[in-house]
Amino acid sequence: MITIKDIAKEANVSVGTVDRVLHNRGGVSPKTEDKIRKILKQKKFKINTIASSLAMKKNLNLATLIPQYDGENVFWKSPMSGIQKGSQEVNPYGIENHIFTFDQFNPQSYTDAFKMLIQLQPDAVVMVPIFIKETTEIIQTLSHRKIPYLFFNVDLKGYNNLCYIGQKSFEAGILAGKLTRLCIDSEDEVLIVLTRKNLYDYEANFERVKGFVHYFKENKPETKIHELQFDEPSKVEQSGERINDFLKKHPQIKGILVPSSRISNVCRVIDHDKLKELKLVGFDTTPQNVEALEKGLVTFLISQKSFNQGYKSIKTMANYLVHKKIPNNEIPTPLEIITKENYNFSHSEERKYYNEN
Amino acid sequence: MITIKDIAKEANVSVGTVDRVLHNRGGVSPKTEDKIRKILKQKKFKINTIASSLAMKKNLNLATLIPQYDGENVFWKSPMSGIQKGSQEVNPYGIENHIFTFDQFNPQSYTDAFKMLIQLQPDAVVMVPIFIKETTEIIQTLSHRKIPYLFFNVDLKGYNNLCYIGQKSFEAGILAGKLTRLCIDSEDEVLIVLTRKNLYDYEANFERVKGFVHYFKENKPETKIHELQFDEPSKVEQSGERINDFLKKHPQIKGILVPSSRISNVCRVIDHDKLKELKLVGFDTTPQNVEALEKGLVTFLISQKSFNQGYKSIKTMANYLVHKKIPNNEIPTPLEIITKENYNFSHSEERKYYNEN
DNA sequence: TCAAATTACGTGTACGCACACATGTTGTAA
DNA sequence: TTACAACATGTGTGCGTACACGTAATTTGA
Repeated sequence: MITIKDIAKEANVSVGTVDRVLHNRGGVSPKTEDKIRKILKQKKFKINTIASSLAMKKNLNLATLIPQYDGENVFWKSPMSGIQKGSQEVNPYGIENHIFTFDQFNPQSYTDAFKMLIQLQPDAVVMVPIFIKETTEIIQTLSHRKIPYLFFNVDLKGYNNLCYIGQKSFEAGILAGKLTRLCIDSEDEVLIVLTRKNLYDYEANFERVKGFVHYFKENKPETKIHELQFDEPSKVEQSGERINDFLKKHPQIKGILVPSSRISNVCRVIDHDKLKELKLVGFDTTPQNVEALEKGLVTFLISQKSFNQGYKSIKTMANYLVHKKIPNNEIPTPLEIITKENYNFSHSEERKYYNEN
Repeated sequence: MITIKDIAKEANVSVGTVDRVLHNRGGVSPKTEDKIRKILKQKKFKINTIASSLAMKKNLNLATLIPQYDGENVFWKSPMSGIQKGSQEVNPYGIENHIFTFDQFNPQSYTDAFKMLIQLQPDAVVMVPIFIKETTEIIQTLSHRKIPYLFFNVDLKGYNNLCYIGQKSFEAGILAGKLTRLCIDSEDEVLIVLTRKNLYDYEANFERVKGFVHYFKENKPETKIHELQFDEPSKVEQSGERINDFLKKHPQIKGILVPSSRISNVCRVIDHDKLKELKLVGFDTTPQNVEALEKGLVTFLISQKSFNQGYKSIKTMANYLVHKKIPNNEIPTPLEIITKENYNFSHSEERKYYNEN
């Protein structure tokens, strides 16, 4: 292992000069710089990241704004855990992450949480920008104070955020289309079930549907695509009748897409016998969805690896703060196809995290 | 951030004593130990991994034994890159990895490479145990010298290796079965094409086929499964005739499985018109396979993320050497389902590596 | 009772780098 | 010649830990 000291000795200069060259800090005569650069290249010097990190130890505050999760809305548990794992990892770099949560259905709680957050005077913010109007305000405050911020999971455009980390919804919809089409016969029809017009995921769901429809239009335009919409959230059970009626009326429907993360709710209400002849494609590996998958009720789940989204968000921001490494404006997370047969071999990072904590 | 020093001050002892407690090194009186432990817990002390790593800097040699890749056998490029990325990352910990390659079809080159390797006197070995007989010899040498070793990508049993990192082939075959079944109609038949009876991947291919057959037996026993085998490696082109004849003779064949990583070869030789009505499922995202996928010739590829396998192998071994962290005996890598629609969003780590290097 | 052995703890240094500060060197104008 | 920039380079310290070594305190044994 070749160190700065070795380089310095070889070049007959001090480590300080080598350091100046390494970081383009200036104040070095051209010929010494040349000499040092040559030796650096020749000896293939690489900065020891560990020692470097240790020496650069910052003392920064990070803040995260993310929806709470509970039994009803378990989706956010996964990104939260990713955030926590990321926080643990960047902690030794002198970065402390503070998590602020809010109710995903309550804009007020969103701004309230942000008020708490801003009092901390964070050096950067990682957030899920669920509410459009309120986000505008928040971003004003942040940019006024020159606090960098990145979005994850929810892709709100035009906010000049450092970057977006998450799934591309339209493409996810295309993939869902492909999978559905593969599962059904040539003359079959498909149904899209919109379970909930959430404030937050409306946009994403909409994009997914658009992608789905787009796929069929491009690849099999003759396929008939039906839509059913339920505006009342928790009444899905009572809406079972409506779905089942609809399916009876359209017996050629063989594929169902649920663009939200609530496909398990849908399969719960569909007649069991009918369910057997249907292929269901949904999103996200929530415990309920996975259960339905393993029972064979759901054929495909498309996972967005939300754990990784959280994790990556923290790491990306830390990298930006510590090493001034500017990320791509968009960091798409995988469109991971999950079936009963490969679920056990996915999400290993997340499982590992849960085992260790 | 709370440090060892803080703890020491609080407990009226020196940092050395705290360190002894932290690492159960002994030589501390019970009451001081108690006191220190209490303070540690109360202040939620966490070892700073960076400083720790720097202080623990080892000076170890790692050695990797892996097949070469070339234009013909590009498969091994990916794990090799993973190995290289891992090597870069563990380098600052004072671990130097040395890579030795061999010809995957030549057992002699395997043992020759190992002879070179062992001269280095490595402290640990990461290897792909392709040849059974020769591996037995190699392992004898290694265990005699008490050098720990792990296997990756090829799962040879009964060699007392530290662990195996790679795909579970039988399960991969099951998944392939599921995907194939979803794609074809109820009365269709399927064909398994064994392109090459490689020395090395024979076992893996065989397991995949077993899993595939098992899936149909369990879920759709009436499906007829044909097999075609080509023992001569590079003559696939000439064998095109044989495949096409076979397909003509069995027009009900609609799904094809190629358990090796050479599905692109198969689609090259099949009549173009016939190909359109077939669903092909194969393995590994080699450039050729990906090309076939993007042209729509192949429906599904199952990726084993071999880049990650290589990467993880190095990291796992380094973790074992530095922190004595004993890994699970088996670390299964994902069964990743790749289609034309989601390929762009997978293998991001690998792509990033190539971009940076 | 006293030296030797054992135990309990403190001290100092190394790890490799980043950065602030000190020191040196050259050139230029008064 | 002196004074003083302006630039070039050297020095020292801190980051948090691991570990070898040293030293004091206590115990043991004859």
